[in-house]
Amino acid sequence: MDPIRKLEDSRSNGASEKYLSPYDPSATESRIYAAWEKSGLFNPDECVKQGATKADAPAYAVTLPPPNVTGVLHIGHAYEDSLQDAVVRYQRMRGKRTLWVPGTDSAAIATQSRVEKNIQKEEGKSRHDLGREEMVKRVAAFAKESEGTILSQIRRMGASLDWSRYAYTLDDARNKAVVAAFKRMYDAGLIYRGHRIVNWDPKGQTTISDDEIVYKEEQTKFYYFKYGPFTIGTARPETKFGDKYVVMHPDDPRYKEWKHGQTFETEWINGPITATVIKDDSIDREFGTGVMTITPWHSMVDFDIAEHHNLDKEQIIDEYGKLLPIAGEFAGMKISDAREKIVEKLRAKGLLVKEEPYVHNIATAERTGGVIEPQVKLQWFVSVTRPFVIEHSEIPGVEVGSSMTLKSLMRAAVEHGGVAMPQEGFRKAYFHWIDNLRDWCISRQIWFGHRIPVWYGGEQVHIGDEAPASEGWMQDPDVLDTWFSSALWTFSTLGWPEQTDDLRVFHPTAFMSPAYEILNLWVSRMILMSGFHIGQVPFKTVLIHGLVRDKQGRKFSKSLNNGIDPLSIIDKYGADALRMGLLVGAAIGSDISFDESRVKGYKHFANKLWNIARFILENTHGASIDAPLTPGDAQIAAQFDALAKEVTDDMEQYRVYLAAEKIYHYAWHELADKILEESKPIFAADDADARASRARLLLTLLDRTLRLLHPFMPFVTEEIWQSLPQKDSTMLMTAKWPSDVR
RNA sequence: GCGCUCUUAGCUCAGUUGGUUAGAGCGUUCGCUUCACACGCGAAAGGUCAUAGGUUCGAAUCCUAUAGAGCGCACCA
Repeated sequence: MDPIRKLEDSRSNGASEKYLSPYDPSATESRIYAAWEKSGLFNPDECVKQGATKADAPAYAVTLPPPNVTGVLHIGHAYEDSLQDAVVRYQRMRGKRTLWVPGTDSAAIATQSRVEKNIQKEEGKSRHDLGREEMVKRVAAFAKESEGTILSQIRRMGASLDWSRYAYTLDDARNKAVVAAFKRMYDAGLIYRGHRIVNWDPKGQTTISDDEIVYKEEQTKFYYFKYGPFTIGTARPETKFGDKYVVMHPDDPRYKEWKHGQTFETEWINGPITATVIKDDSIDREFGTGVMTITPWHSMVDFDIAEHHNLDKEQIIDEYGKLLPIAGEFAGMKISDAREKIVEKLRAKGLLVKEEPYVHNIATAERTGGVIEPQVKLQWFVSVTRPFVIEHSEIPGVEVGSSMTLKSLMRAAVEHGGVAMPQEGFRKAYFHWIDNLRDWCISRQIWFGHRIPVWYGGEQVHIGDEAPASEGWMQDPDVLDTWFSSALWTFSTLGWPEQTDDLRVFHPTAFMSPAYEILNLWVSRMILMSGFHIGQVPFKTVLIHGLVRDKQGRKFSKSLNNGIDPLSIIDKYGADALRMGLLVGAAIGSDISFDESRVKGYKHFANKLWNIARFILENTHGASIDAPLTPGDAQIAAQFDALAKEVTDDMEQYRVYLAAEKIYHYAWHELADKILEESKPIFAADDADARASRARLLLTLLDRTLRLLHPFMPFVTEEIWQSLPQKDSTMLMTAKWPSDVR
């Protein structure tokens, strides 16, 4: 049979009619996504049931880094979704039992403070006016609404997530996991309650962890005061009321006549005091005068010195940043107002030696912007240095029955390759962070989040989500740091603490690709929790990606008003184009500059593909896919196979950006520019064998190209796939990867 | 202060274990209503790969130094 029919013939064919107008993503994408979702094939169990995947195929799992329910999807999410979906779709086509778990994060402090702000603005009420129960209800309602928006946005990106396994960090199943994790760690002595110095945010009225701090440069003054026979330097005179210890380095020759523990009388801010000399080698002799007084209640460093020498600690500043009665006439003043007045008083007393301009960094709370005031507080902590015996381990370098600390566990998991971190720079940053790690303060004085599962009954303590049967038990009022539940994410989403099939099959997950901002905050804590609770790493490979920036290389931010809504880009160019624009040429780990003109280019590419399909379908109508290939055509087919192999290698190595670029380049500049062009004279000529061969070649190349391109541009490839005269899978999504076809 | 990363065409970036003449997209210029596609086709201009040394038969790639940019950690009273 002659494979070539005239255009008029194919126009009578319904399948070809749609190719007569340019590709229209907006008309296509929602329909295709609905068809995928309806097929159930995002769910690996369903893939097995429908015969698309073998029941004993290897598993491949990824968990979506859960977006916060505080707002809307931004371009950074769009990038993460594109990257993961490309990998997941590739693995699914390779025949793995592929699971991508969706979810969202309650983001406790961020969400609560946002709702608080709204309520304050609209109703003039504080959370205390509403009360705990009402406030939590309001925050949850906001979260619910926001969740709906975010989930529909993720769908529009084409993300092939198994929605039947959707999880929320604050749902009941995750709460069970949190309580179980807390109890296990408490029983192992790794969670404890104690008076410790913490980062107190007076604005947010809560503690925060070291990792939630942002340092900001501040211009201020550095003062030198006479303190008995010494001159001390300070940038914070307002904390100095209670200072009765003067500290210097034991080897400092300038002060060698003074002995540790020696006392002297001196005039100070509010009258005479008795001061004690302390020698401590944490003092930097070069800084200031090499002598300082300490305020253990309000400084991390001072607290450590005081603990070391067993010194008294006294609170000077309250939780709202106001001076306490110890400040005498200054009591009740805000520290910012009091500073100058205190200096004035010391100057009047002749104790001010000199002052000089000074630039230093002050700690502020990432979420609220409040200036951190260290305070000593009774809080819950995860100890990273207490030894425990690990009962179960599949992690290389971690022996069952050996004694470890959480620190050593986190280090070993990466050091011995349990978690591959191929980016050397990030690996170093990870180790550096671990080496400087302090105990993790996990209690937060807010209301939205997992409540600390601890009950107090007089002297007794009970751990659980419900009170014991007897009377008089009170639950701890605080909630857990949001990262506590996030850290369980890879296995809490799979049903832990139950020993589920999902947990057995899909954990450890295959890879995780977070932004480098949360390497410490999240990645390391997942390694901690997963290692301790189930003796596994949370993921085998972690690839840190960069930030998406604007064309000028700036971060997207509200103040610059340079934010880009992924949905408006999708409306304009289609999700396929956005995905390609984000993926191609964006080496994983470096920052990505977002350029709309590039996305536009890939919209054109989608249309190009559309026309490639049109040309091939029109010119090969009725062609036999068994026709023998001429030697020339066989060579072209072999070239494709070589490309497919390269792309496959790239995908195995997570070089998604290269894979996408190569197949793009092939489709446009080989298939369309060369192969299609040289086909025209062949189809016009008289040689029936050559025409048959060429028709078969083109059909095959179209088929294979669609497969190869599908992970990156799922919508347009699926839409064209549906027009193929012969196909071995109803959905391209579950068709075989080219290197696995025959 | 300690550490990490980057510097390639006008712009944004690729360039995998060192190996032909360093690539892409966008932009620019010129020419094309060629019946798959103007969301297109054909062509062109444009680079001492930050700088200076070194290793090597061979360096954008490895090493050292310098300059610039960005980031992380520690923050010191």
